[in-house]
Amino acid sequence: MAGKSDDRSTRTRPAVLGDVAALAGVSAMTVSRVLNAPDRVRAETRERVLAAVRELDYWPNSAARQLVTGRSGVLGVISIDTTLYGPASTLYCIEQTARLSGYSVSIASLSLLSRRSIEEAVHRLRSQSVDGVVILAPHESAADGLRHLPPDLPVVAVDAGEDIPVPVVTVDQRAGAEHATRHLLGLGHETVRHLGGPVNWLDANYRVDGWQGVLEEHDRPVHEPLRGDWSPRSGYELGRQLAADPTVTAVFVGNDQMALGMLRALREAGRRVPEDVSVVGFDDVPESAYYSPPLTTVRQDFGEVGRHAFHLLLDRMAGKGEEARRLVEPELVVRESTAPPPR
Amino acid sequence: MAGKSDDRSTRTRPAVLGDVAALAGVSAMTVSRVLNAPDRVRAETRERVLAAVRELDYWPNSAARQLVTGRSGVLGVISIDTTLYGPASTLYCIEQTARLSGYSVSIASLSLLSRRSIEEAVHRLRSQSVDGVVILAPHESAADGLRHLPPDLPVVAVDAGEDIPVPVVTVDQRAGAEHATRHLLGLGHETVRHLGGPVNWLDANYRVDGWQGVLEEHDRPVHEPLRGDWSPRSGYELGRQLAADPTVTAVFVGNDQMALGMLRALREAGRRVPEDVSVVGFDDVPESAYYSPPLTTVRQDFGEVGRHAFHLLLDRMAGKGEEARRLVEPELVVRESTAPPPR
DNA sequence: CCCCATGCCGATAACGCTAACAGGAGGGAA
DNA sequence: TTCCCTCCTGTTAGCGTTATCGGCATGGGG
Repeated sequence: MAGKSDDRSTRTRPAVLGDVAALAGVSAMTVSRVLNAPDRVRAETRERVLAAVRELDYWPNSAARQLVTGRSGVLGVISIDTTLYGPASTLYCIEQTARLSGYSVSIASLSLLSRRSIEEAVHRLRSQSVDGVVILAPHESAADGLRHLPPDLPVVAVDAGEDIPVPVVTVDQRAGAEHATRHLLGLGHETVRHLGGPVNWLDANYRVDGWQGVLEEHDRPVHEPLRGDWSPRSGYELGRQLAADPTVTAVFVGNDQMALGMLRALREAGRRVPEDVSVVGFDDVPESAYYSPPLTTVRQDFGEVGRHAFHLLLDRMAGKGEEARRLVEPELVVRESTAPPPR
Repeated sequence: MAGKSDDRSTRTRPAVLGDVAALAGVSAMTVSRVLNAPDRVRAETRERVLAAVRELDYWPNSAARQLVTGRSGVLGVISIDTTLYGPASTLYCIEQTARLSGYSVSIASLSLLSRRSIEEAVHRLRSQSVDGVVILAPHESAADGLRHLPPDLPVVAVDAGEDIPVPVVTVDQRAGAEHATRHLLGLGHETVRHLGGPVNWLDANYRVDGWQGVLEEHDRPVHEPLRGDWSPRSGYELGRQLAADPTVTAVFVGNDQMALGMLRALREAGRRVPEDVSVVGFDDVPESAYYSPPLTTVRQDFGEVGRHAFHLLLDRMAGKGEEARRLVEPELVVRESTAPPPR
């Protein structure tokens, strides 16, 4: 165990706390303090320890630390399909924010959100001793799972419904739909059609509510909304139905991808956008500014959602979180796919 | 510590191995064996233990297990910007595949790939005792980091360059570019222009090579490729340059998003696609079939890449991996954005 | 009858770290 | 001087699990 002959070039086993202590000529406890509460150690000693840490390329073993502290510094994120733009962006932001606060994140992607699948994912993460979990739960079907979580696990939900016993952060979908619908009515359209997302998605339903509410408030006819599956394909197929109806002059589409399909259906039917039909999307994906024409849409700030979720979780882990519902305001981005109706 | 009065409804502290042992009337070691090597325990005893496990809702503490075994059942994935379609899809597939084999995955998203940032991420993951790491390393600048990894950590790289001391799995970018270019030449175009990705992206450079190779092979003029940043915006801006040049009849674009911007630039310049100019993209994002017109593009099977990466890593962790370079074949998807040149 | 192999299980000692307390040195107030 | 308080560091005892070894049956062959 003597100094130079024992450094990282000759030793195969990674250095442990004791090695650092020996090299620095202090006790293990002092090394631990240097790492966890530096001010409680005299500056001179601290420097010596840090030098030894560098010399040996020492990295603390988190399993050991976790075993004794009960904390792991790992957060779990449960989500469906992180291939979609929204969840992917939220996840990305949670990870970035968490890292700045010293947390890592472990993911569990599900193919469906049911009580069973959520419980299973929670157990998987929990057996890794995560300190807390964010659940991206945009489906109706997640509610049941969210109501039966282990009571001692800090959890925050994103895009979940109401009457959930955990804090929720979500974009105000209803307000977004209202902005879109008001914008179209404000341009002079008699009424607005809606091509919504799947019925089991909460976001989709809130958007339907917002849209319908504005129409009723203005005494405009409310046509049964069409329901797609978020894919451009469904936007195209359902778009063909709307395109064939000459009374349609304005459509509010549940997301940008379906709006893309819709634009194509309208073009194929010989209806110009925005001269004949106005289209508004939702999300503001990076591509939407380059659709033909550039899409008027409702921007969701997923980054903000991720940051809020993380901070709520932090509060929750500190025990001081209330079961708030935090709404992030969406913003209407007006581009070239909307105009007054043809006369 | 007496049976029924100590079950999960009255106890707050989660059950540990010892609780299960006490309830089942066996030693801790026997419980451990039931969990890790069931055949080494008599069936009758095993059943009694399992009943106790269920009764107490016992979940093993992974930190303790990990501390003694040195294995964690967690894999790390290092990546830049998991918001992009490619990395997001690959990550998703790795996670799905890993889960089926009992592994969890922990992520580390970087904002740039440098030797320093990679080392830092590796250490972060490693201090969580991950059993292995997949690095999504599509940048030139990652090579330096990949050459200086800790020798005892199993690593597999995705989309990395050559001369890397770890196994690499990647789509054959060069072949993809060749398919695209040959397709355009085959339609009768005199030559093909290229709008590529950023110069520090390996994929982008391999695509340039493939494109250039085919042109040279056919003795066609090779114009200096333009370089965008993958965004629709850059596709649009550089597209305007190409659109203004009447000699341009065919363009191979480095990804679908830039191709989208390009399509818009061409439309604005009054050049029809595919009658006046043919465009081929790369990636086959779900939207590309609904662009105007639907985009001919090169499909990359990210799922396949993810699965291969995981299995190579598994081999690597078992110590039997060679430093292979595994190529996944891309596929040309012909849609409506390509046609013979105008006469 | 003994001997050894085999199957099953338990006792003990780690793994690497930190919580909790203990103790010595130094300084200021009584 | 004495006492106490503060600042710094060390000692001890775990955290919950598994590796390792050893022991007690049982059984079959010599």
